[in-house]
Amino acid sequence: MTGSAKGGREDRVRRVISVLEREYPDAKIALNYSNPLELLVATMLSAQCTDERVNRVTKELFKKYRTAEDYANADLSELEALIRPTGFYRAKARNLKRAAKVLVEKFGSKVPKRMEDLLELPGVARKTANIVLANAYGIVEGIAVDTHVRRLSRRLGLTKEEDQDAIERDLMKIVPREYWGKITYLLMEHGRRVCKARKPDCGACALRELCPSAFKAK
DNA sequence: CTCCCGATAT
DNA sequence: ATATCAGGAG
Repeated sequence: MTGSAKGGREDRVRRVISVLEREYPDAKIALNYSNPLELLVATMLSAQCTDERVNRVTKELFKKYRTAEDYANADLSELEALIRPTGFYRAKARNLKRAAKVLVEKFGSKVPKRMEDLLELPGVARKTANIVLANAYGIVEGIAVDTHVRRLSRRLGLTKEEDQDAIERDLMKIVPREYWGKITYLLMEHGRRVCKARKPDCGACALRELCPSAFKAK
């Protein structure tokens, strides 16, 4: 039955977590923020963009935009100019402004603490919502699946799914709940440093004994 | 599926 | 030249 296959993956994921915790004891969110709104904005900006570039942009952005009202009333071209280096700047600026409008009109200008409420914000899907809930409020409802989590989960044989939401469901079945928040950062760190998209460094990988893709991926 | 978008690695 | 980067919407 599927029980034994799942058991195998559950066991593998525990070993993966154990090794990665040793490799990256400080793995955690790298976006700079000082309140839930700033985290929401930073995470929305982080699509297809490194954390470093987001932090460069938000340093100035957060001086000028401090409340949901500030974003809701923003001049679009000015907002676009501020966030331009993060890419997709028109869509992101439009989403920020529209999302802020929803925050103001529907959620009392606060970042909601419920998944279903966060998902109503334009530009916010489960990945962003999971990041915000876990890191701003300590509410862990799921596992944030970004491009690194997706790639490593597949290479490590933790899932065969392609779709992010399906991968999240698979991971939620095999990852101990107390690691739902942290595993994203463990996999992200390893994905950035070693298990890179283009040229994974299998020779230097602490997981290669556990990894069905080791040395076969190039 | 395509589009959004600039920067960087290969 | 092309793939990829803390994705999401249409």
